[in-house]
Amino acid sequence: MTSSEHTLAPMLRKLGKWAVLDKQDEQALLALPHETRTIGKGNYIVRDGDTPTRSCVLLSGFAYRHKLVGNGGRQILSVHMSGDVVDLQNSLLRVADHDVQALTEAVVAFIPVDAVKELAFARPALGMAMWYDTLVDASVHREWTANVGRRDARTRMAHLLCEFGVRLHDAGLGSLCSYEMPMTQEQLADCTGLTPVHVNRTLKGLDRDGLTQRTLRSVAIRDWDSLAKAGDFDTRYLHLADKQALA
Amino acid sequence: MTSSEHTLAPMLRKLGKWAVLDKQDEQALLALPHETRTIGKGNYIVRDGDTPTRSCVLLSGFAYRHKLVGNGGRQILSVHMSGDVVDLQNSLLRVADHDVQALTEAVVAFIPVDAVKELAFARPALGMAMWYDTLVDASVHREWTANVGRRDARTRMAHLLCEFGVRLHDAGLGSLCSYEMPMTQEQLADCTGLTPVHVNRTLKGLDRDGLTQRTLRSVAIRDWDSLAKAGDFDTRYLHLADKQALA
DNA sequence: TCCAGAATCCAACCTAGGTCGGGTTACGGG
DNA sequence: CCCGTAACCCGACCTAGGTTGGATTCTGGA
Repeated sequence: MTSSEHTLAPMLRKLGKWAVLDKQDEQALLALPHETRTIGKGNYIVRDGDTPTRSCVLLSGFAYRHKLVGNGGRQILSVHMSGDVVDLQNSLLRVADHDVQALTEAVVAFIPVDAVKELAFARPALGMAMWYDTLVDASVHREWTANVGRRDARTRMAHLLCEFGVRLHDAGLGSLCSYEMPMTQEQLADCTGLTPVHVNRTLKGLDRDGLTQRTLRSVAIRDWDSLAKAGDFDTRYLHLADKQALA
Repeated sequence: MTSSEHTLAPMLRKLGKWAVLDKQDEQALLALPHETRTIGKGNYIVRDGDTPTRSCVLLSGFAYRHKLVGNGGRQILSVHMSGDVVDLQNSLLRVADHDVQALTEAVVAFIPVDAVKELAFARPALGMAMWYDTLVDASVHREWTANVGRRDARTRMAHLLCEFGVRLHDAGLGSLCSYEMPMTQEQLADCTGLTPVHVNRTLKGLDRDGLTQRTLRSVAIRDWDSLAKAGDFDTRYLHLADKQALA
């Protein structure tokens, strides 16, 4: 079995973006004990308050993380796609501080968290790549905080559409300016801190102004530069470029 | 020199919360090469876009991290106090994605990031503690995203006041219900995604209703339970309780 | 094929919080 | 001790986005 056919290949692909991995690193990663499972659309992978003993890698499909607040509102914190190590956060912190839910039907691999820790310190390049992965995740959280805290509705939506384009493209799941996005307007509202009806108004506005062209679940960005400008979007926070070797 | 008198003692205190450290871990941590500097109130420690080669530990005083958005707005992302490793994020990610600024005059220790990485993998308990520290940081980001995205002004402010109480108390810098907080209302506005005038209205409201009693820079919480309820506040996201040994 | 439920879309109206233009108080430096 | 600046505070008014109550279109089973 070559590495590209291996179950955990998407994880290797992802971590390989963050650090230079040698053959032994690759083999060690792919040799991690794991169990794959298919999670139905809308089902929970981790619940707030759980104490998961396994980390979870998304092999196909989409998932998202969210929090519920006291008044019944929900804030989506991030959206994940193939290769994302969706739950190093909750499993390493021991007690989950948010929910993780399948957005579409998804195939995930569960890896015992102890095996993950052991590997991280046995093979520093892999450990650094995993640490780095959680740091980038935090960087995205920061951008989202700024997005919901300090940008108006149109800017927020445009920003989100740009982020999806870049990340899907980077993960090899679509082109920058044309992709399938399996989210309802209600879910987009929970990403941006808006209401579903205002998301609708805002999306219509972007379409009307020729920045985007949506059909039901697909987005075509007609003018990337204008949309990026309207969304105050700069890819820097995704840290896509800066791979590093361990010192 | 005993460890409690050592320059880096606040960092040891903080990391010791996250993992069980033995004597050798402690000595190795305190032996990290570093240079201390005093940063004047309002001065920048790291700027968005920099490529810092040193990480930074806050030894005394306060600092905060923030992002500027296109329309001139500013979103404060977190507030830091003695012992906080303020900038593992930016230095490990190589190119900073946000600013770090001194809130008061502050004494910081700069540690070469290569030395930090080397130590993290040479001594797994310390490495895990540092990783954990960055994960808790991300958890706070998530809570703040939910705070600005899905809670109303009064709830946001109450939540923030509760967080400060708990964290200052935990850091040994004040009691849960009575502390000095060196932030202006403008800065509180940038934490909560509100305007300064609405922060003023909201704080007045909490005072009027007997939940808090403020003088200029000090906060007394008159009724913790009510304030925590009003702020939809649960300490869980701070992960204060769950120390762990490395497997 | 048809039907039920979910998602989208729409217009009229409302309100939390923003904006504007002040006045007042605290405080560090000379 | 005084003065200039920064922070706090206040009321009148405005608007981005929320709320309500629909009509319409998709979609996946039976």
